[in-house]
Amino acid sequence: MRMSELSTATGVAVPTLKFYLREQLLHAGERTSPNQAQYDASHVERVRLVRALLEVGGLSVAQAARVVGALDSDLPLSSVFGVAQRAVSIPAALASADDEATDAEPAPTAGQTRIAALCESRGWRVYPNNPGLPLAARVLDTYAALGLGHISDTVLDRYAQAADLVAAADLASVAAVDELTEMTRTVAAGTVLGDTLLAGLRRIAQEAESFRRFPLPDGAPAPGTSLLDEQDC
Amino acid sequence: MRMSELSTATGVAVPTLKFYLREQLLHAGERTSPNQAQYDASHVERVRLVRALLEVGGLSVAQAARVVGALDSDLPLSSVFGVAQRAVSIPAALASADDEATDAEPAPTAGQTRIAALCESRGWRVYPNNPGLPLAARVLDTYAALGLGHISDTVLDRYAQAADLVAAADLASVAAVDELTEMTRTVAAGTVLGDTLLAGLRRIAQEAESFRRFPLPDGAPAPGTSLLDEQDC
DNA sequence: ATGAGCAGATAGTAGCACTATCGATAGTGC
DNA sequence: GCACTATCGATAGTGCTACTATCTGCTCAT
Repeated sequence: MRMSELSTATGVAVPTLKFYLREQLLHAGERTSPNQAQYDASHVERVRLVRALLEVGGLSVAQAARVVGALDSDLPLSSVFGVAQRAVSIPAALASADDEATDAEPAPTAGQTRIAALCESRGWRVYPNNPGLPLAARVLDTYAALGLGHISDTVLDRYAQAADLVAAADLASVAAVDELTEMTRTVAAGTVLGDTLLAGLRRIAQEAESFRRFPLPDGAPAPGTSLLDEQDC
Repeated sequence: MRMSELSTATGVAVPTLKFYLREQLLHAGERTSPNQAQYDASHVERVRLVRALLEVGGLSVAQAARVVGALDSDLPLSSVFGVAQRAVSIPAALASADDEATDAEPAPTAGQTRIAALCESRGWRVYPNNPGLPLAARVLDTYAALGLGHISDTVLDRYAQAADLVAAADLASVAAVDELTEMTRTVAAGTVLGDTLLAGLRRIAQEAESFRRFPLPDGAPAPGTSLLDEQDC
């Protein structure tokens, strides 16, 4: 398979594929001569994975490169999990925004303290460099700084319960895979795409719950039950 | 309060504040003369909200502008919810990537069908333009296209259960607010920041669950229970 | 042997989130 | 009154990211 065929097979333009090769998103093809190379099914599935990470997962090219790099070097599964997690960190700005004072360990913020307590109460044992820790703590601190009432313990615990639920499902679905290389791909894709799936479902559940709690005042347009039995008017 | 004071109060540079004024992220101050204006506490809290949306929520300036625009026009609460939801759509690329064939209604994808069935089984009634619908459907379709086994019904249902849990918590915490304008701000902040919080907690829960399922082979570095009783080495 | 295709390199583009500067004014300390 | 700083609005520039275009040798099928 040559590059133009790889391009038509994946729907990605040839210059973009070259760009991906340069950026280490795509492993090089097998050289047949100094300026010819052969690509195969592994390249097709890699390109598809990369597009999924970029488009659906919202990762930057650099983040995606770290994820696929973890797949190529055959790390233990738990490491792939860690790398995938660390590569994502939803808002890219946060990935590096929390380490400003590296020398003097500052006092923990209120959010950090609460998250630590939450881990304690839930029995969550994790490495201190887990990217979720600053992420969650930052949200709590930000919320408090906004001057609206802070996130209550009961709400936070609901979120934690929900996180436990999906994490158990995530791990169960990984454990169901039998082949190792497919397992790592599942971990990478699942970690990244799971965030998006959960966010999407949350939108739906929010709106549904909103209608249950605050019924529409009058005979306003009632929502349908699905997206299929509708046509846009 | 003048612009430079607003700047020091919020930690945002003056040129950036001007930029926010131009981009409708910040409402204009009260004019005292053709080239003087007074700012007040509402501007401080607005800037803080905007920074939270941009930095923690990961929104683009245009998305944040839509959210704060919804706050300014005093829409009913349910509309604020909708606008905040529609402004986010985690990966910005997806917000407009799903409408390519506007004239001919295409056959629904497998993912759309599954999400519709999920809404049915959960009793979720939502508008067909809920942004979560294409988001979730797209994830399912993408996952299937990757060639790994698709997301099982039990996993999907776990995610839906988790979504229900946090949505109920979200609505409950909104209902607990008494003042209306604060309520809308709570909705906006909660919708956007909730995604990030949930993603962070998911990372933590995943790692904790991973250690439960796949204990470390040997006397490898055992994870601590929190981020507080640790120092980086 | 010739024209299309390829690899690698360099350079260019579009969009985004600011950031810098300018000219004309307005308020502040002395 | 007068220097001096600050402000407004406008325009233009910067740095980064994700591509995209072009050019130069090559190589392979016809």
